[in-house]
Amino acid sequence: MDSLAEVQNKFIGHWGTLGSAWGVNKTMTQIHALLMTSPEALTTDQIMTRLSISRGNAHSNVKELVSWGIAKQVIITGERKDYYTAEKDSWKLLCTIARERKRREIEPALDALAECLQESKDLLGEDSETFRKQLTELSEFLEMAERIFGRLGRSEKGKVLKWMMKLV
Amino acid sequence: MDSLAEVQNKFIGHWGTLGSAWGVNKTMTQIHALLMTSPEALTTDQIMTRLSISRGNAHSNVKELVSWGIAKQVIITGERKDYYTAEKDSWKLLCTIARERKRREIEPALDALAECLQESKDLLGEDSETFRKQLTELSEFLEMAERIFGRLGRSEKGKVLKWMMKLV
DNA sequence: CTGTATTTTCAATATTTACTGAAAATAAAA
DNA sequence: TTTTATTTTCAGTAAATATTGAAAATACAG
Repeated sequence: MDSLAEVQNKFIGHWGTLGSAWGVNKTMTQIHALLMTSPEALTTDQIMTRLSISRGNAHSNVKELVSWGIAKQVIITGERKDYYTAEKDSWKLLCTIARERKRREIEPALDALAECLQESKDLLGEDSETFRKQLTELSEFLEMAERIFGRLGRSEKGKVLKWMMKLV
Repeated sequence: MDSLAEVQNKFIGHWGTLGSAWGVNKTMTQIHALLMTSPEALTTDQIMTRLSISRGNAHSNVKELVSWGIAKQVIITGERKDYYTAEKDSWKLLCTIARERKRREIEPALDALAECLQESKDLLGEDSETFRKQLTELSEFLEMAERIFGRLGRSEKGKVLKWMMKLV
């Protein structure tokens, strides 16, 4: 039988792998996994020790998690050190990620597509036609994604599950 | 005014950036962008030239696209070289990606969670309790994702748009 | 079969990305 | 203020990932 720390390490490793596949820094995902499965908020020192990483690494990835809204600082009266926790509700996590991905990726992509469409609008020939048609189609697709992510990002805690249920 | 090739390069660059953010090799996404916006199928040599990349790089990334089901080889009678195209319908692309991500990432993640849950099932204490509770919650969440991705992956061409419309 | 075109592989290399650790900056206590 | 704890920064380094290019393998034509 394994100890909790061992199983938790295993989980942290798997969560890190999943994160990498979706373009997220592995350490960031691992810290998230650790915070998410810990009953109490943790300090940078605890995170460093637990994951065997440097202070700088722990620091910057915690800050990155906070900038995504996935982790937050917790004030503990009487304590000098900063404590951090992560949201434990997966549906809230989904909303947070949707909100950030929309802002950081979908919106800029749509702007870029619009720019390309604008610049290609007077070009002649079959190739240009194909190009414009494809970009238009893609824009419509991304606009729908933008709307869905937008709605997800604004969703109330309890509503998301019900909303997603529609799909199954 | 820019030439088509210039605007297309711009688009290819942007699409590559978007891919990177989602954990996909940049060249792979760029080849996809090129194929998607070209009216005709292209050879490896054309891809190499157009993107200024080596044969090995073009080759492996084209194969990777094919393994994801995002690009496919086209037989052109009388031609020795292999030609490749990409699906132009974004909704079909979405289905394909959903199918592959489910298979490659969600399912293994669920297996991993189940394993961690199994190994932690007899551990005592508040920490273990929190850990199990969190993993159970996450599993339920991922199971829902699995179902949604599964359904998406099996969707018919015309149905996806309508289905997604429910969400907006 | 022989020669040529094409694809595939992969060791070497380059590039990108992540991480460390120590110094500087900041904040709080004495 | 001075001292001590804590956070933040960042140049240097390490690790991971992507890319090249040439050789080997394969496929095809004559």
